[in-house]
Amino acid sequence: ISPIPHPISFAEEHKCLNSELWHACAGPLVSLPAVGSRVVYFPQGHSEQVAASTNKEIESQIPNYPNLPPQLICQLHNVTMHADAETDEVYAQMTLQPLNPQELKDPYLPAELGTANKQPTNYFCKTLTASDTSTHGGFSVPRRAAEKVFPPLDFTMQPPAQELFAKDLHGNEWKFRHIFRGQPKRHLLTTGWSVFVSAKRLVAGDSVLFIWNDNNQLLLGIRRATRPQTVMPSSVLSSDSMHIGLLAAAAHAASTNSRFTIFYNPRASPCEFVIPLAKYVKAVYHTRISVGMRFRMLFETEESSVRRYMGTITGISDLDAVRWPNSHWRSVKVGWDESTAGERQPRVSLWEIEPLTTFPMYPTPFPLRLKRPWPTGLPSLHGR
Amino acid sequence: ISPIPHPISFAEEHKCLNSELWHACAGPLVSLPAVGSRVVYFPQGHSEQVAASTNKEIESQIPNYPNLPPQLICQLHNVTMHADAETDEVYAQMTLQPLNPQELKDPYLPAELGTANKQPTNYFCKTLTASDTSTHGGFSVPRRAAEKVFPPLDFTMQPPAQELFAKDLHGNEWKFRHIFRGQPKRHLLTTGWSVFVSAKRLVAGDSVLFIWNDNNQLLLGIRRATRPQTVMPSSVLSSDSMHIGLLAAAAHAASTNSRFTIFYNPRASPCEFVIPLAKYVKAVYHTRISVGMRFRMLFETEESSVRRYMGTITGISDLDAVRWPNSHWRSVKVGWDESTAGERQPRVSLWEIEPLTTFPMYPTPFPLRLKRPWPTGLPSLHGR
DNA sequence: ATGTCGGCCTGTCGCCGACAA
DNA sequence: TTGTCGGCGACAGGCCGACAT
Repeated sequence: ISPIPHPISFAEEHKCLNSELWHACAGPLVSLPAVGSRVVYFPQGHSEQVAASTNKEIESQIPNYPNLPPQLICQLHNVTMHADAETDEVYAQMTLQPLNPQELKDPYLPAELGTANKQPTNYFCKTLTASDTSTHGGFSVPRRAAEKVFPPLDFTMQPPAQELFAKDLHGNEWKFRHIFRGQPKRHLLTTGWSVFVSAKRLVAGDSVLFIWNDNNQLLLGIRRATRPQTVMPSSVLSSDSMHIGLLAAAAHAASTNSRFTIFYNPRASPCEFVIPLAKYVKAVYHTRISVGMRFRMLFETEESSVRRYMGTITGISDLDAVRWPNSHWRSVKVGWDESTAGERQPRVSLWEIEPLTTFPMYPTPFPLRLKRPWPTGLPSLHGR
Repeated sequence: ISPIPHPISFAEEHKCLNSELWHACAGPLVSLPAVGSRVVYFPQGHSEQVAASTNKEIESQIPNYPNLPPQLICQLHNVTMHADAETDEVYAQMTLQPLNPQELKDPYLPAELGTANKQPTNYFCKTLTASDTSTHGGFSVPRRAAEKVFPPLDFTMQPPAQELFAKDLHGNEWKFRHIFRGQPKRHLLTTGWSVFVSAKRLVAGDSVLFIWNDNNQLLLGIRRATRPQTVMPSSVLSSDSMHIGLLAAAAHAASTNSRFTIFYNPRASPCEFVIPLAKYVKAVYHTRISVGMRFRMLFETEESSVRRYMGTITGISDLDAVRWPNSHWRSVKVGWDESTAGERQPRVSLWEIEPLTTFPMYPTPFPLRLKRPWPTGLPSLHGR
């Protein structure tokens, strides 16, 4: 009776999500630090995510937390991947524990640099057209994509066709009729497609992605187009209280060295605010930058791949000198080479960019292993 | 192309909701304190609402806020009524300002007792049947309801029919064909009804309510059945941080006597946690209760009206003696007369109940005006 | 008085190749 | 190679009174 049809099966609660699919939906630039490693947590960046999610600027009503430093070095105890039940939006839950001064002295392991997010190899991602989402027809599968990730059709049949079963992030299975027909011949998903489109409420501009994994399973994810004004205010807690909550939770955890929990929404947050400690140390203490220096930075393309944009450093200063002095968060002011630069942020963090030195870097066998632990005590900009 | 049809018109952002409709959707027992009046805010009750909304128990990880008393006497600066854009769930936003000791000495006005929530007179509320929500047909309008709240039909037509336009909480207008036909004759809503059902995602068990207001407008609201497990965890902020946020926001406001903002969800919260000061004072300081005493208490029926249930006081103690000592929040343990008592809470607050004295109360012209302001300083249970 | 059903009509869904970009 | 369209068949949506509760 419900207008939204039910998929074939339901995953049990708290089931671990498929990691490949989660990363594919999150995008090629998103990586999660390894469990057990040490990370740097930026309350300021977390605050930006909450502001983006609640669609509200940060008010000056927020009390100060003098004991909360702008960056908190933590042990990452737990990372779990999730997807919103309503929207399939991917997010991660992390349990962090601030380290005490004694623990800060421990040398860290090279593995803590974090493993790169390996995107699955056998997958494709297509942005839906008006025809794909209309009720008038099915889904047109790009030829190379179908040949690469779908099981081969039996071409002795006329027309060649098969049934595909694909699992989404929640473990629900969807059934599609895959047929190769038309003049000229093309791959199509027909029966079952419209049910999926209406259940997920997909519209033209959204993307779907199919993965053929090593277990010969077909996985199915969605990535919604970034629609303006898509977020709405929560009716649970005021955005002010949310801001206070994240700051107070971090401050309390920092003062007692106890664990706290945060959510990271890769596609809602402007930036990662939990980064591997080694990445931070390398960028802040082992990289020389100056105004006028050229750099490169990775961005995600519309087709879910990456490309580099180039720019010039135009300044180095605190983003919020009053509330977060000596933070390294987005401390680098930049200008972009291309005229479409309006969409790229004017401030970035050190660890996001790749400075171009006039002396070419020769690759070495162990380029990232540091000789000794970084200096104890809180890092500060004055150290440079 | 969207599976969800658009209603005829959209209300502009931030438009003031229709108060009658909001109260009708909220239910007969929900009343909002008057703007400008003084109220008592219970962080403990607010906490219960957040726990209910995030579907998570309160953890012991939450830090203590020693400067946050269990009840905060505040000036109510602003109240706005809202409805969730996705679910039409009604909620209210309140701006509160804790009063300083000087302000606490001011005598209060009798009007601060709060005005009773006057439910609209010309309205009806019907719980939807399987037939009402099925795609097979329309909506069967109870005869008395149609005759009372719908404009009269022209019975010279065969069959008598008209078009109805009704506005929902967001100001969107919905169009229905209202017809009187069948054997035996009955009132039906046909064309337009299924669009409404699917747009609002109504299922059997949910209720719709129609109001014919003084401006001869037809208003239309919904009240969803209380489905278990309907709330889902937010992916914005951890529930722990939300709890900390509400407490820290209240504590900060209390220490600086500054304004703060809260949301009250009448249908999600177990109980009102912002109540008129006069109501609180009357219940706590001018009502004698003891163990064994009989009392009555109002509850909402399934048909959106009220009835009284009776019970006996079985104990008086703090609900959480560690975290909230000397709070009056749900300090009364009760037993209910009827065997269906499993659905009614075993603890209530003083101001929710109506103790039955053996000496009948004679009504007086000014029964609620106090002779003098209540004692300064924080109230405590020891005063009784 | 009103919930559910069978009958029946009709509008939309959805599968097909044509055609063009 | 693939997005959109006209054609058209099938089926669910939806209006009707019958009938039972």
